[in-house]
Amino acid sequence: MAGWEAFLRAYAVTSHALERLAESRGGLPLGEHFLLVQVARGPESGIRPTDLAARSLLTKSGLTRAVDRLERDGLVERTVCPTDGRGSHIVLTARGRHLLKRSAPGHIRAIAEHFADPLSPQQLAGLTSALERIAETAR
Amino acid sequence: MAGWEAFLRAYAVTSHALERLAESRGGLPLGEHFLLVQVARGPESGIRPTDLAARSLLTKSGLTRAVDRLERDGLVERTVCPTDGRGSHIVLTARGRHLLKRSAPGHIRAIAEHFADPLSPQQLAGLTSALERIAETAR
DNA sequence: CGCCTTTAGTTGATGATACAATCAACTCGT
DNA sequence: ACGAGTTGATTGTATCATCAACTAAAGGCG
Repeated sequence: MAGWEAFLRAYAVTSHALERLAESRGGLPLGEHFLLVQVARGPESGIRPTDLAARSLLTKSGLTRAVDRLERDGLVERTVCPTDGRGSHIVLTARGRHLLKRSAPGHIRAIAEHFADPLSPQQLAGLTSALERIAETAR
Repeated sequence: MAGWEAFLRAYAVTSHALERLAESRGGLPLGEHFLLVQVARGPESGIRPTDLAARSLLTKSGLTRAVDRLERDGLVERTVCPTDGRGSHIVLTARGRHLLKRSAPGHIRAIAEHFADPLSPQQLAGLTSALERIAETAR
């Protein structure tokens, strides 16, 4: 139980801190950054919304709105999928790619500061494998 | 970075799973349960909203609405604080205490299943201390 | 005492997310 | 090649969280 509470607390505290930090440094909000990273990692031709939803821990509906916002802000574009008329491909725009590049260093630094640095390398490795195991099991 | 992603993933997956589990077992939703636990832990005379907000990782405003809902559902009551005319004390009602007792075992079991059981006791201890350290640092 | 500052809590507006229902396009068996 | 059933994505609606502005009570100090 202590572990679980620490988990909740750590999540709340770090995500809040990172959000504030990103904002103060003019970077993208956490969620947007994460989404763009997933898109950037995907194939050149673009990623399918369902895939992106799975990777980004959002529901399909949640993803639709999120992509709506990103598209409104000109960070991504939707293109019709040539092989499936229902589907679409989501690709980064030049602006999206630019902002992601500009935002990334701050995020990495913030994550290091608030998540990795407080731990010894051993602790961090142990933490990571434990978390991976938990994520794996629950799914 | 891998650690951070595992962290996000583990949080999303477990909190979602626990929510579903709680619902299917007729227990209280995660957030409500957590709040009631904090109230129950507090002094007999009731807990101050500001204290509760700090413990529950909500803003004061968020807490006001949360308590509104709990009060609407008859799980807690607000009473005026005798020593401070601005403040209030939040106390469990009989119904609140009852539902909390009924809901607790399921929660504990669910947390064990999805959070603690996948890990060795050693891993769990290491995870807990690492998370506590992270939470401590970021604050 | 009377004024100014701080603190406790609530409220209005806004934004993000989920669930359920929906629409359109694909697949497959006959 | 047609209709049943499935799948990709979006939309309507409700819930919940936040920030900023506000009200009212305390506290401090001349």
